[in-house]
Amino acid sequence: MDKHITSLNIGAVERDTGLSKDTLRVWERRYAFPSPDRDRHGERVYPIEQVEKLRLIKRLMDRGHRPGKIIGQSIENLRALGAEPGKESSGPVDLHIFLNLISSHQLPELRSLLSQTMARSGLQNFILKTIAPLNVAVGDAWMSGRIAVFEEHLYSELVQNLLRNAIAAIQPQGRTPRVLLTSLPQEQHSIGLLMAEAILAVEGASCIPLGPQTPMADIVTAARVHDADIVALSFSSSYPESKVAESLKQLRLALPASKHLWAGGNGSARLRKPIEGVQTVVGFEKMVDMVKLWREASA
Amino acid sequence: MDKHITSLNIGAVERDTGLSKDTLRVWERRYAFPSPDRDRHGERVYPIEQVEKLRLIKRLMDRGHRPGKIIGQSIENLRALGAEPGKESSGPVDLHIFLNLISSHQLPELRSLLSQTMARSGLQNFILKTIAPLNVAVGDAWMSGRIAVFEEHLYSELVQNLLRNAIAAIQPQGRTPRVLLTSLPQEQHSIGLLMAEAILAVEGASCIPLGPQTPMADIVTAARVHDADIVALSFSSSYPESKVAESLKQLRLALPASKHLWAGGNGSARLRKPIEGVQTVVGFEKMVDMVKLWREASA
DNA sequence: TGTTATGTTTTGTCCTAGTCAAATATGTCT
DNA sequence: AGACATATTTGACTAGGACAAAACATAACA
Repeated sequence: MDKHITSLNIGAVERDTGLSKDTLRVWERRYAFPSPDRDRHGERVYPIEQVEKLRLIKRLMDRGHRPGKIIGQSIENLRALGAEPGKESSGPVDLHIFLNLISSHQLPELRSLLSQTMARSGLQNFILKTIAPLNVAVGDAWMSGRIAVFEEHLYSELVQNLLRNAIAAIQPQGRTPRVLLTSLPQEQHSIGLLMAEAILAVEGASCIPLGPQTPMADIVTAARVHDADIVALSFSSSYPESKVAESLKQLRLALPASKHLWAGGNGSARLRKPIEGVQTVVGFEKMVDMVKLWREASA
Repeated sequence: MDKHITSLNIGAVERDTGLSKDTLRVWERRYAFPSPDRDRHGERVYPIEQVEKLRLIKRLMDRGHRPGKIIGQSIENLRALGAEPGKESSGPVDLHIFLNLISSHQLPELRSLLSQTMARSGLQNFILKTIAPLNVAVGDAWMSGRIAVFEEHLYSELVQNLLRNAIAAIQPQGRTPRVLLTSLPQEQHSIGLLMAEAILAVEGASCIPLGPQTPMADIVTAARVHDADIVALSFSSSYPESKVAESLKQLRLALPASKHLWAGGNGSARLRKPIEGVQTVVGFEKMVDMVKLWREASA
């Protein structure tokens, strides 16, 4: 009964893959991929398989691969590339159980297993040992074709609910440091922010969560009026690498020197040169230490 | 101490305003606005005031204004345009109190007032009578310059927490209809989805919330594997108007006829001609009735 | 061996200026 | 007032060139 969508125009591909129209056209010129058909007006029409390959390429690029090297390879090879490092059974928690529940659409079971795990390990450990590695595992599983986009979405909603509930349960205390949590425009991912918020809440910090995509000028104002001690930004790995350092430098200039500026997420872990006055948070574990350091320094 | 950002390049303006590069360039040609400076490489550099005006124009367009008519007007006129219809004190709940708390950054007070209101009126009424009109009021307040973007963000985070907690508290029951809730790629707004989820949860429906931005093919698959009775999509008013009908038609074809297809949000309220096999949900009140109708029809 | 400087390639974003279909508005006739 | 035809407005698309910044490779030096 399902009639499937078999092709997309360039605008739809841009939205679907996150690759700009300019990039799509220039790849076609340079690498002969994608190679869309044309409709009767000469406009590009991308077959769905090519769009899938583009999505795959995009994720591999977010992990540091370069387009020229991988664009010619087959979908199978690309999938293999993503599953490369032997992370299968690394953590103390067995992620396979979760992955299986996700891919078999057992929503209630998944929900309760996550809740149970959280109750058992405590919020902080739950995030560090379960959610963080599970996010990676889910990304990998998508890459290798084992789980679908909508399954990833559902998982992500579930985790969001869980975290927001947990945070709400802690909320009451309003202690220092006061941390403004957000990300810059074009940064879509918000789970990282939530995870950070949860960890900070447990540490007894007071969060001002602005959600994702706050314009820079607004971050500066918000930090002032809310009297934030720390401005913490999240950059996912799909944040254009070139922009991370630039944005941080700009923001550092715009903020008073008294306010700390933290950069977290996979996108900021890639920074080669440290930026003056900006602290990079590599992994959530380190954030706990950084809060303690801040407290010592400000005492 | 704050050094402010005074200008943006075309890519940043695109992200900030939601207007495509193509549109920005074509407006410059046609209407002589925006009129960016050029850097030494001949690239456009948009002063921040122009970007603000562009944001304003974008929101007015989302409300049905046409660019050619409003692009020449002053910022003051545009702001006035947004505040036009006398909605100030329409509802039974006094929204001013909320707006004041938002603009004076009294986070804890706002949080508890919202909670109290919710407890008093019940979840459904809270959404219908408070949250829905408050969302509009907050949008208006932004438009007329009374509240800032970051204040809007903070409000939005707060509401999201509130709703997710409320939904979690209802969750347990898994009754019919089974409703798949999501939006299409490029649709950013997710509060509408949450509001719908809350209302449906109260009605005893079972939701499969995929969050925003699910590719069409994935919606079709998800509806199948989760055995959804209804697929409900949310379109905000900033969803490109031309795309709403097109997407719905495509999706209607791709879904089995047995599954209902609902379109909600301000974006779908603008549909002039009804689409065969697609039900438009105008306002959340109607959704309650529609659930009842579905139950009668399927009994 | 490790760091720093220099050269080369790769890559994404920006540019102009035109075309066209769809959406919207306006005018005319019934 | 409603239906239809015509005009205008609008945004998305096209091509192919240019260029700076990022990434990589290589050489020089401590």
